[in-house]
Amino acid sequence: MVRKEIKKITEKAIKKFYKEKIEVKIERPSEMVFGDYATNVAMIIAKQIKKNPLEIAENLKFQIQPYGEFAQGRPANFKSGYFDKIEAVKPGFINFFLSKKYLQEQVSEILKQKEKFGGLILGKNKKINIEFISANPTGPLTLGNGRGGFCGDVLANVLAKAGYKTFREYYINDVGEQVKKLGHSVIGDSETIYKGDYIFDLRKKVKGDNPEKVGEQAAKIILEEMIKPSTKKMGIKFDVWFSEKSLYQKKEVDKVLEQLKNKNLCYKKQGALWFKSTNFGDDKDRVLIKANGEKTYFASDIAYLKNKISRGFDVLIYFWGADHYGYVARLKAAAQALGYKKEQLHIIVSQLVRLFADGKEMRMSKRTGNYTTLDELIDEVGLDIARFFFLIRNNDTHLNFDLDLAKEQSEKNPVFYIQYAHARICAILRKCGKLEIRNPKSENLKLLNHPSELNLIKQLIRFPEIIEDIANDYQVQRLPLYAVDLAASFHQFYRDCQVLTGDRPLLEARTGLILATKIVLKNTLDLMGISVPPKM
RNA sequence: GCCCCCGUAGCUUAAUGGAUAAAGCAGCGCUCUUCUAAGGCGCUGAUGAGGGUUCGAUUCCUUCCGGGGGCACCA
Repeated sequence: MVRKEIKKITEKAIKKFYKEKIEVKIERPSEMVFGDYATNVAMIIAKQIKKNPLEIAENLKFQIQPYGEFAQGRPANFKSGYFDKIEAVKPGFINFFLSKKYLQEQVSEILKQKEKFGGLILGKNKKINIEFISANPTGPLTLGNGRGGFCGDVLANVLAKAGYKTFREYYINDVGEQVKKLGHSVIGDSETIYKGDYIFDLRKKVKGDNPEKVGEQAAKIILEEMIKPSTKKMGIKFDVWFSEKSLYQKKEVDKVLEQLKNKNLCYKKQGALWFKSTNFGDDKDRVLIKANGEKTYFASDIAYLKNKISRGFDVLIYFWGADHYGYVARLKAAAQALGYKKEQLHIIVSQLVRLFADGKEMRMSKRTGNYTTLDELIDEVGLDIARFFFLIRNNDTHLNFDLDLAKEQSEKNPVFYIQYAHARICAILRKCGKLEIRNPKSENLKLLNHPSELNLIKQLIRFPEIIEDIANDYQVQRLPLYAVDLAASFHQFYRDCQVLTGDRPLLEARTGLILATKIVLKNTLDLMGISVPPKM
């Protein structure tokens, strides 16, 4: 990855010349005139070493320059000429311009790596547990579940691509208060809470008058007949369906409470057992065992946390909805109390999803039975579009899903735009199928000189960078945004450069380029779980 | 009252503290004797308000104004 190389050689130059250790950040400039990569590091160290930033940039440029194609005495470990030009400009940026030679070589590199292109060894096979959805088995999945569901699934894909061992896990709250309330609802007594149509169906299947038993049976049916099929429909395959009840059966809850007591982190107050979560930054202490003897969900959540770590996971990722925000501090507190490191626990809280239809917001609530389920949405707009719309929004922002727009736009929306690029490539390949070009000669790749060709290659080599960035900050929406950029670069290339020409070497080179583009488009869409049709 | 998220073009949103704030949709034009016009090109149009930090702020701090969520021996 050339970005990594630039970072490395710049850091080396700074260390050697200025004796400063600093992490250099390499960015892609907004304007083409500023090159393909740039760094502001000269301006940053200017303060520390009290020198003119532009002067520093000039100096660093001089240090880095031997890596350019034009250089004479190349260092021994030097692979190939990365740059045509490196420049230092006011107020102190260093801009890097990739060489054509380097770009052209990348095409054969991608063709060689195929679906492995973009794969990294960043994760070093560390085990990551990603828990998402984990909706209570008290009703069908909602749109909010879709957000965490798709993002969690795709993050798992990306982390796997980055070299982690990822496990998708669904935590089933199959015991406790919610299940009892479900039981009451199915029985239809005065404590009824859930009111959807599915409750009436359950009433036919589950008989009895003990709310707990009825609830447990109903929960089992909901899990098997509603939730599991929904996740299948979403294109998600969980590695583990983890039962909360099993934690009680194996006494893991009791054991972890003992552990906390032994650490002197619990106390009794008004008949309840409290955990001193304020010792670890929470704003109030939390109850583990209620005065009536029942254990809270928090208690089993701590046991579950410990269970995950004991299964050898280095990192735990949770996807929660904004309505669970209040829970973050206490779970982090529990993790610290058990002696785990802060970096091991990542809780991603996504803001709520709101659905608009006919210009009006549709309120979703399991309790009133008035909501659109995720299944309905997927039936309505299709899985590809549903996934894309949920993935493209940053988790921090509220997601407004306009049903009419998603349907109306189904002819003109970004998903089709991306898939269309792939379909166009396939169409060309069908026409030149007989030519059997799979590995163009590097001699011929040198013919890729058109700005649209070079620009397309520059997009292609962003792919591993996107994987690296997401693996570091979990911002999944980078992937769909990238897919749009990549498709746009292809469509521009398509306008400017005819692939099927009488010029055989050029034909070979351009076929290589579109084959590489096809690979990267497919890799990107595969990671998002969006289909890649060869024809549209 | 306290805590968190969000206020960017008519709408939905981009932009690891960087260079002329980027797209899509909607609107107005142009573009198929050429590999799929579900494409391409152009025009119109925006950082809620005020302070501060600095070479430089959509981004960080602060006050205010909007919108959403959370503050239980509920999940």
